[in-house]
Amino acid sequence: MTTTRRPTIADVAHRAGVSKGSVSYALNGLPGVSEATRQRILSAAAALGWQPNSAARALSGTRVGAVGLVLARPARTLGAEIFYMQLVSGIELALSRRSVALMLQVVEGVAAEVAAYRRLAAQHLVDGVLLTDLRTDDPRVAVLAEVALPAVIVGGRDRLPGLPRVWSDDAGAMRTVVRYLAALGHRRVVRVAGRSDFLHTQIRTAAFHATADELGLTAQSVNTDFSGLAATEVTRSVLSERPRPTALVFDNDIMAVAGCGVAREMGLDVPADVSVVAWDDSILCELVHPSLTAVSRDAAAFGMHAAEHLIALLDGRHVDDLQDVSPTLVVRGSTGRPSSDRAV
Amino acid sequence: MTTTRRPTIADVAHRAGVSKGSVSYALNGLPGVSEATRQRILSAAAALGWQPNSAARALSGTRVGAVGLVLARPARTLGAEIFYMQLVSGIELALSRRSVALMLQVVEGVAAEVAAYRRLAAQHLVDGVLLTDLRTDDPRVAVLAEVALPAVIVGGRDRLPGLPRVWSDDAGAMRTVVRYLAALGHRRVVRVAGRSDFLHTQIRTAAFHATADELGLTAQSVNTDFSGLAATEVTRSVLSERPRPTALVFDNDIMAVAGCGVAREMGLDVPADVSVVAWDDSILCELVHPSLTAVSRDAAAFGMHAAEHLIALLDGRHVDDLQDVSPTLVVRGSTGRPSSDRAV
DNA sequence: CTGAAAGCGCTTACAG
DNA sequence: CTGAAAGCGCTTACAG
Repeated sequence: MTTTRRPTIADVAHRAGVSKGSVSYALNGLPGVSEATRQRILSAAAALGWQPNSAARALSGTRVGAVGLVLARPARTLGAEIFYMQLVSGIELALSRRSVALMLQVVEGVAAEVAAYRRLAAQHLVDGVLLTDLRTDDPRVAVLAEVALPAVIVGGRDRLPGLPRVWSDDAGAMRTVVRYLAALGHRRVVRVAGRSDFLHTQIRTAAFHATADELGLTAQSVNTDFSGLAATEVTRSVLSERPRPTALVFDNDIMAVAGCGVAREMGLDVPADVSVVAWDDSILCELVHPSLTAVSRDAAAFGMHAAEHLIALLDGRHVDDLQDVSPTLVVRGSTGRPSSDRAV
Repeated sequence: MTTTRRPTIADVAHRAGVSKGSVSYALNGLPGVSEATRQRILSAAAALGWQPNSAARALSGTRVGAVGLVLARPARTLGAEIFYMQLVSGIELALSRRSVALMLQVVEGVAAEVAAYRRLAAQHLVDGVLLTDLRTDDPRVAVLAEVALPAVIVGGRDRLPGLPRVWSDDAGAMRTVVRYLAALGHRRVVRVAGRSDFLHTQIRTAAFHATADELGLTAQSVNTDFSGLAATEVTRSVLSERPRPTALVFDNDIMAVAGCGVAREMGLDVPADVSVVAWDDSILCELVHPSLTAVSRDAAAFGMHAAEHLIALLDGRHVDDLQDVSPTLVVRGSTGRPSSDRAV
């Protein structure tokens, strides 16, 4: 265990025959040093294997070189876990290219979430943060403003002053889904939605009803906690109504699978008797029988873009809201013409 | 945006009427300050809302207050993503109780993985790290020793000097699985394993064959990349052999589901013609039809224990290898007596 | 274009 | 038990 002392800028300065100040300028690409000197310093740093000490940098008032992500503990729903993991993957990819580290915190409950952001700011652990799953009257927005922590919203709904966001067009995707179902001949559609306080739930629900109204469909939506259990209950109740809806749109993959199970239990065929659409495509949707028609988006790319946006913000560049690639509808085996329609 | 200056120990010292040094001693629970003074300092700190500046602490040579976790980018296998997310959840829970932050890096490829650990050490970004998915001749082990970064292994196989590990008894779980299948009357069993360079794959494969030999079963195992596609091919080939194996043990949930699909495709019933066992239980195993018999472990608890172990190590406490709660076999609908046996 | 110096907020021997 | 001071490795005005 040779604990060789890590080289500092003093070592680099000595080797290059300049002062510490010059080294700092050269290494940070700042003016104030001739090109020849810069090259000499750079090769000295490389030769010594110098790496910046992030603590020293942070203490000198500049960048910490890390950004934070606080996740509410995934509610054991398959979909959420996969989505988060891919989102984090994408975020990391973008950050590591810029040598920025990711400080991850997984917490339970809103209070812990707010406390986490406060701590990240108070201890100067990060330069900025990413915000996901925005809610109605989200307390985090005020806290971030209070502690002056730069942030980028992933998803969200509204244009917030000082809080740029990277979003994808959930409303448009929902319009596509409803139009697709209407084109197949469905007249009674139900949306099994997630938590009503999540803005993305609200966006989808609003688009669902607006499009259904526009097309003259009878639409209904029910909120759940995103769990398979809740979906089971809701589906059972909804499919017992008369006239029975012929298409169900679920807010995640696991609820869709649970819903299919209930339909089968009730002696209904998917898609002959009931069509099923899942939101957030995953391998699960491809694996089950019938495979599930789903709304698909690239979570990793979404995360990458959000991270790049945050870096731009931290660099002092002007950043505006950014619309990411829109989710697409992937048609598989769980949707088709309603049987009543066929009978005609 | 009131950017009030964050209180420092100088402010606390001033308010409590003592020197900065005393504040440091009091706040860190060190001797060298009377109990009365300590209390005065503590309440002054609380009144000012003081929080330690981690950069300053790190620069003074003590703890950074963060540990690192580098994950090889999950190979888009459902099981891995869920397992990692739950592992991270558990790690975080343990760390946050001790106000230690988690530095997460998601990388692709072995080279990037090694580079990530080097960087974490060189920039003094973390006090220690957690190591998962240990492989044969894992290059990370040497690197960690070289950069003198304290680490705890999650899983693993061997007792490594200076690298304590938290592990669960995969071999024992595999023995249980094989004995269970033998008790049902199976005589020809196949293991569809993951990557052969992963130690946990090797452990399970070894236990699989040892137990099968012991019980006089005919056993075979095939390595894959953990993907559903690979499982499809392997299962198709294996189920075409004569005599046909009557039980398959898959190394993750997604491969098990893919395998069931192949069996159905070939006109075989699960479990009447082929029994299927999955490793790493997940909601997926409960959702499919038939539901999957699976080996289940608490990834979150596993992560918690590993994090606690690392903290103990960093505290300078003596830590030994720790055996976590053993995985359990959850019997569901995908396993039963082989039909040939029934016919007897 | 370059050098010397102060300062970031803490910790830690070292004197009293 | 307490105080004054040096030092961690950087950045950044400030002089030359």
